[in-house]
Amino acid sequence: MPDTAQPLPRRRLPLSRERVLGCAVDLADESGIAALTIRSLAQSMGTKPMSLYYYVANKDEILDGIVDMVFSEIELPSPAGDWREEMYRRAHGVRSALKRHPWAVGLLESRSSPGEANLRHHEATLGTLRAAGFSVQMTAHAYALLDSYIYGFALQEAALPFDGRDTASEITAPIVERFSTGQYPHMMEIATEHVLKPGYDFGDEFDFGLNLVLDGLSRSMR
Amino acid sequence: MPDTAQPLPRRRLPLSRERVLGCAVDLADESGIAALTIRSLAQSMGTKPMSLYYYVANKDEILDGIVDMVFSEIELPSPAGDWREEMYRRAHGVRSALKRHPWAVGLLESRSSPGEANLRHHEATLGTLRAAGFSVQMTAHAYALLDSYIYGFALQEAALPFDGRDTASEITAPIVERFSTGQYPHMMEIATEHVLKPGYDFGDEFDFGLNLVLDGLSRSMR
DNA sequence: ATCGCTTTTCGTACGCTGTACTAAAAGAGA
DNA sequence: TCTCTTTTAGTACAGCGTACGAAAAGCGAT
Repeated sequence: MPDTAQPLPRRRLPLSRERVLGCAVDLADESGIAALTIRSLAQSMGTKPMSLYYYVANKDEILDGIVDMVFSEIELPSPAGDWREEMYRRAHGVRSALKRHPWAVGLLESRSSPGEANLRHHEATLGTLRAAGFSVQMTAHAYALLDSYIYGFALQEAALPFDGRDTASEITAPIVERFSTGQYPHMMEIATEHVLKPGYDFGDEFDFGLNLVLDGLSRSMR
Repeated sequence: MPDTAQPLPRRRLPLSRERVLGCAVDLADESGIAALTIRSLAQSMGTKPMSLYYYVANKDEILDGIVDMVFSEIELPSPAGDWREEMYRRAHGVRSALKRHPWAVGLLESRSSPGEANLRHHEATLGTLRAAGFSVQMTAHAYALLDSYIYGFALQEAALPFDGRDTASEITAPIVERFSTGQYPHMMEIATEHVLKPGYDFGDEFDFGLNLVLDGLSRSMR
């Protein structure tokens, strides 16, 4: 063993702001946002901590940057298409992006200044609503409503102890046991008669609310 | 000046888990969640850092604890009342609690195991919906929808750079200037024709979405 | 090649964090 | 006053973000 093993990188690509942010996203995905430290990020890129500071001013800029990278993954809605369909697709786009990167939801609260991709996303969404004939005020209402629902759903999804598709029952069983005192009969009921049924996926709840919201919006336009 | 000034406490009340969590909430409210450190918390209570560990196992337990304290401030809905009114009041109760303690929203994503107050709140809400005649499945739908909307709204509210009532224009003016390139015409439109109008308060948007959601739910019950 | 200048990388060090371990102090009952 | 339990602290350590300055690498002109 003549050499200590290089951490990951094949041949040490040249650094760049984009590569730093990209690796930061990967690291956060793999190990959680808490494990994303300047030191761990540098190591995953085969560099030293202080080298990163040539491309980013500080860690906050990294956090702002990776949130914006998540937004950049989302396909923009088109003002040319049917607004309802576009809003449906956008909602699913945002949700799936936030599901791929669950740490992003928690970051939204603390990051105040939006990045370019975020702004583009906002702009395209507002444009689609306005093009559909919503008034300025109604567009503001609709936008606040849709984003609240999407972000809130993603927030709940991120807080779930289990990971969607694979057995909710395995994880929730011990939690449910905590309810067996009878203190929480309705939670028990929901758990046993709904959540613990085979094939249950919390993500499936998304469409119910989304359609209800879109129905309401189309009604309030007419 | 014979004595160094005691930080805050009038006469150093006896410590207790409740007092630790209460002071933690106060400190987070005043200085932000980032400023809530074991050391700063101990100092604000007139104690030394390690003394706190007699009442809490670690900092995570403090974070879990203060989230649950926020829930404990929220009045529970009653299964005896009109479900729509109860859900309306609950929604506003949750939102105002999360507005008083904006840091709580960001914490929700990372804390997985809910506390007692949280569970009681869930239970009462589910009970109210079931009592109103919603099926088990419909109750799950309604609950996911309502909570998503409420949490998402609170999340957006917490991320706002300005603080509700007082002038949105002062803060947003420089941001709007960033749009004056014409890249974001619809955001400009919303800003100038809606957000920057005197008396605008993002919080007022809450009722629009909430009523739309409640309308949709009552429709889907019938 | 060699110089000089810009761009990029990194070593060291500082103050902050959570907390493990241990000891001291305070309180309570005999 | 002695003893035992409960409560409070001191010290120390590893890990964090990052300020500062030096080293290295790249590169056009001589």
